Amino acid sequence: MARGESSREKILTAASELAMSDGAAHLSLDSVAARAGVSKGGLLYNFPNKAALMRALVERFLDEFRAELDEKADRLQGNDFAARYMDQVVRTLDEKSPPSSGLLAALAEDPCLLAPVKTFNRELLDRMLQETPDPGAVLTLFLVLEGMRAQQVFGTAILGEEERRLVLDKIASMIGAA
Amino acid sequence: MARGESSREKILTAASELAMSDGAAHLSLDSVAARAGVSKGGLLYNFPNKAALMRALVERFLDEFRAELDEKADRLQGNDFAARYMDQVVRTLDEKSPPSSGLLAALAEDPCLLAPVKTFNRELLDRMLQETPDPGAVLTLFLVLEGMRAQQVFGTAILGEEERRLVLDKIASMIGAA
DNA sequence: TTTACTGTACCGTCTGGACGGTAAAGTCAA
DNA sequence: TTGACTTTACCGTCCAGACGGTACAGTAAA
Repeated sequence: MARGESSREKILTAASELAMSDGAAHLSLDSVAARAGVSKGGLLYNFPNKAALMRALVERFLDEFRAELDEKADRLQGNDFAARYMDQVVRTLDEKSPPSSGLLAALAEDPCLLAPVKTFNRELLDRMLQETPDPGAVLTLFLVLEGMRAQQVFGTAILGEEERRLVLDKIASMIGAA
Repeated sequence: MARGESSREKILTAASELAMSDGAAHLSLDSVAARAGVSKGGLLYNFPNKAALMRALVERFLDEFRAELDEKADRLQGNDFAARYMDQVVRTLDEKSPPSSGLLAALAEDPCLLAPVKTFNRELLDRMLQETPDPGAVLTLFLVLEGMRAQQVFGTAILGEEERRLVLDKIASMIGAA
């Protein structure tokens, strides 16, 4: 059971990493299984077909994001939602192999698979917009973070450490000083 | 000759569109050729192999972007570079089949293919940073636009017309009132 | 006995790419 | 201006290999 959970996770992580390094177009079940240290039969035991794997990649991304956002809500009650969201996205950016890159594989396989991400983002944005007196600041915050995530997923990140801090400070003060 | 140019363009456009609709992982030379109204042999005459096609996709994106940016420079001399850049990106967002989606195909084929985009973006950003007294504003502008483009390429665009205008006005005033 | 796999063998389809052909346009000496 | 030749811009076919997926026998732990 514990092994089963771990196997699923290893497969999902392997798929994300391979999509990132070799290109999503070359993501084959064989290569994922090999990378995950699992046989192809084992992979297909956990995910009956490739589409299921891709769907799981998107779900894991969303689930993890949601879970960590909720967890943050318990710890820091004073913070508003936008600040928590920002904190969360920035944290995922620093990870070596972010679950976000799984989205890339899913997108390449079938663009429709990102529909859940779209609705999730819209709900998130609406929630932030309800709380704020400055919608422009929230929209800016949202798009800046999307831009950062995109640059990471595309492998075209160009901002230096101090530049990133500068932007983040700027938008933090924008939503802080409403 | 004039037909030859057009054939190349048709193929490039077909590839971008297919990457967008069917997923970059399913982009085959056959499907691109069919969509472009060209035989597979004809495709391979214009692009000796798949990698060359993908490289051309990236180059076209960069070339078009550069050309239209330069052209803008001639028409509106008073404008500063950041404003022109913003104008340019926003314009490409409205097109039905944006060349940006070719980047998606290239990324899926081989992440390294986006390296030219990375250096191009860095040069662009540096140029904007040199001109401005407010680096934070320029960085915000840059990332917001990257976020918008990413949402379009990912097919997860969620902003309404008035929301988009709100953000753009906000960042325009940020770089305007330096 | 069930669960969670591994390993192997295999099938049909798709894919990149090589290759040979060809029709039309252009070049150029006689 | 005509015939010989070259170049350009493709077309259509073929093939080896990769791919997704199936089937199934075996195994080790709980």
